[in-house]
Amino acid sequence: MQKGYQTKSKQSILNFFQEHANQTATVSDLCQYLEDMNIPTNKSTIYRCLDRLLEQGQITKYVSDDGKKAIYQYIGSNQNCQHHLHLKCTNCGRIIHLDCHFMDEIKNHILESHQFYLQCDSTIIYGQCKDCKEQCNTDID
Amino acid sequence: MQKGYQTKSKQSILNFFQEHANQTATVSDLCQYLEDMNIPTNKSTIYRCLDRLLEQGQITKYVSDDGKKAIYQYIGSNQNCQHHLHLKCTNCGRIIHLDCHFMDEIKNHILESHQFYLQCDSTIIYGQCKDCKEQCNTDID
DNA sequence: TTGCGTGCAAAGGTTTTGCATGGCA
DNA sequence: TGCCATGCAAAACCTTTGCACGCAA
Repeated sequence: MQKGYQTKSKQSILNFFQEHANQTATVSDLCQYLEDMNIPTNKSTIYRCLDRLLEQGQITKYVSDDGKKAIYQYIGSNQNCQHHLHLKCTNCGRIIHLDCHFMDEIKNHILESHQFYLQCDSTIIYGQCKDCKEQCNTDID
Repeated sequence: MQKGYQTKSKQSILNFFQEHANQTATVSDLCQYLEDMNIPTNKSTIYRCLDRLLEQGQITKYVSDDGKKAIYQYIGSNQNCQHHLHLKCTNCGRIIHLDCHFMDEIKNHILESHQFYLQCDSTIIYGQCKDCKEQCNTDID
């Protein structure tokens, strides 16, 4: 059911996402990557490719920490991504899937105690992963 | 320890935030408000005022749902805001403070099961409040 | 051949910056 | 008076759009 044509840009962008499945990428990141791969690609094209991948549900779109850029993440076959939250390390950019029993508790608590329906896609939780936190601490020492 | 001078714009912006303590505002919202109050103010000025209030910790800055604008919310005396998460209704814009015992459970679970340090400021959780959800459902009927 | 994908340039929107002027303390 | 705050215009930045051309199927 792959819609549309198979093109170099699209394929390369998908490659990038699969190679960096637990990270997010900005349009600039992709632009750089494609250049490095000797497939220089116009930014408009990248935006349009991403829009298509987004429609097909192969990637998700968030907003960067500082709110200035869009950031994209691979979903691929992990269809459950719409049902759990994602943690993003503000230092290394790694994405951690909160794909565990605790999600139900969160949803229930928020619904029952705060009368609020959680919307997992479009929400991203920021913080620091253990590695970065420790590294950060040793930096200070 | 109020730094800087007391000016009309700054005072009016603070007024706005205090009157709308449970909502977020964009720069355009504030621009409109100031105009309505007969204190027409340049957007640059509003941006700079907000930066100052941000530094002083009187407001928080998030990013709108679509990632295109910055949204600001009053903190004021509620110093606890850095220690709990905030739910924002994507329909009415209302902010709900997740200021309850459950926050500890969330933090602990995320830390112990996912090795991740939650960072409450800079995170905003999207969804719909009960009122909007119900209204939305009756709209469909 | 058909029509989707691409590159280029221009436009749209928000936010930032430089500089001269205005106003608080 | 000394400095911070403001207004204005211009610039920076990300993103979108229009149009002609290229290319997959």
